[in-house]
Amino acid sequence: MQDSEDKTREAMCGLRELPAIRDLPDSIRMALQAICRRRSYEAGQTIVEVGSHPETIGIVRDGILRMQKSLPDGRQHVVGLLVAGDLFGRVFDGGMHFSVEAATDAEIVTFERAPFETILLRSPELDRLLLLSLMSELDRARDWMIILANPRIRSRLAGFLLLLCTRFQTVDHLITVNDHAIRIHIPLSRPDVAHLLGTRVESVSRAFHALADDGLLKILQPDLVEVGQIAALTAEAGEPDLGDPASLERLSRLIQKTSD
Amino acid sequence: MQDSEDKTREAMCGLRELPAIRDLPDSIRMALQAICRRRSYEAGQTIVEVGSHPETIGIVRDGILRMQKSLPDGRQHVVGLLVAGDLFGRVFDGGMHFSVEAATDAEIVTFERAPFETILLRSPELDRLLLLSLMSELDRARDWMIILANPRIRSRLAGFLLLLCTRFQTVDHLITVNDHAIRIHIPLSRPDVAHLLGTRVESVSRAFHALADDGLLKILQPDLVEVGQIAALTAEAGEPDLGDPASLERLSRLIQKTSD
DNA sequence: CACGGTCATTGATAATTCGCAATACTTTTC
DNA sequence: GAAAAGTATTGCGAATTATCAATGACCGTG
Repeated sequence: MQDSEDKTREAMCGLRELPAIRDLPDSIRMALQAICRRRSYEAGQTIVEVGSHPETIGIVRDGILRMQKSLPDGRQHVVGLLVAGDLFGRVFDGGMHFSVEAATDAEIVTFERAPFETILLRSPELDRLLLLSLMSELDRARDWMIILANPRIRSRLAGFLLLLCTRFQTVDHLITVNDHAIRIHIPLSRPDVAHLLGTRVESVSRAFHALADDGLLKILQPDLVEVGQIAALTAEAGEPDLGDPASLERLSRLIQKTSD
Repeated sequence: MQDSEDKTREAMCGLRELPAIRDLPDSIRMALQAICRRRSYEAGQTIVEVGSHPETIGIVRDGILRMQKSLPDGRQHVVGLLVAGDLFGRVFDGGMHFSVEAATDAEIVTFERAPFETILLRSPELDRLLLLSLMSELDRARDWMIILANPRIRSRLAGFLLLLCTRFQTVDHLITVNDHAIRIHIPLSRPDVAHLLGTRVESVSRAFHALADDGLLKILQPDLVEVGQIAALTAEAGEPDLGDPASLERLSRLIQKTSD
């Protein structure tokens, strides 16, 4: 009976399919499997409240989550996005400083905190995974800082698009390479983008169209843009090593390849 | 002989005096002691190059370090500050995305990377320390994002000062409470502050004096300001939970106390 | 103590962005 | 399929900031 229950959990949570978890040793993955639980959320639902003391650690299975902070005037400020394979939640620590919401319909896998920490202490691999995850989040947050420090909105927007490219190039439906160009799906509403970039929707709109007028991109839909030359965007952003430079070069080569 | 060498290292590195290390079990602290090395840097010296693959993990003993990114035009962009007890460097991972320089004369303790990682795998406590350190850095980086997303420079400057308050209230010579007010020493040059806030020195200067004109602070020296009411700054910053709200309240109470 | 250098401030103008209002576009609803 | 609601874009005057230039304050040097 235990066996079949395990199989159910395996099928439900699908830990094997999660990029972050897949490469862990079998023993650790089995231990995680025993405490995992799969949950579904609809776009807009809150997953973790700010200030709460969540008793679960989560991994995104599918869809996009956004981390955000509530401002006194009721607005929300996005401070990061989570996609498949990303970890969130707190270990060994107090409350969350930010809330987590589903940006799209999303599937996540959660682990109870206490047993997760126990497994963590036993498993150098899982531990290492957590550390690497945190360090890469930290790098991204600092890239954000540099983007936001740019006084021109056009440049901030260009930097934002570049960050999306490097961050989501392995995520389906967000970045697709076709017809000599990269198509970027922007998983945020205009108000969210505006808050993220520290401006208003009107200015975001103007910035998009300014970039389009200069031939840097085409606006296929409000949340879908097509970039022909990554290099032109990096020039506009003014920061050559936004995100991972190697990733950008790979993307550029992909554009070349499809145009052959 | 081994004993005396250990004592020399103990005296040199002074691991017992480091807030982060102090509370580790003796056995771990001893292991770290065996691979530690103390180094001194003068203000302005580079400690870690960007893109390099540093073979050491470091802890700040004394002084202030700044993490920064070099821009193509030769300017530097500050993405964070490190003070006594803060960890820096990479474990289990590739090159640094940012360089580290001494903002003031500084003393740091370094550990060779490989043995550090070995100790890390053996010590849940050290591991936990690293995780907590990374998570708190991440929170700070996100606080920075929110500060930088504010379109008004005055508000960004107010947020910056608040962040200094919550971050450095335990650091001598940076935050002192005297005469009904808090004095904040700003450990960055005006150009650095300007880059950090995403503007220019002229605008920073104007913002400082605008806040001073409104009675929110007094400019004692270019890098030393006195804040009477923290609450007024938080109102100007527009973000009530910048940094740790509890820390701010504690500071406010300290002001009250000295004025009794 | 004068000198040169760096840094902070101030002034004035140009460029950008804000903020509100109005219009177009898209999606939902009946 | 039409009306309604929500979202995106555009226009324009006001406010903010960038940018260049000049002045003043501070520091180390000769």
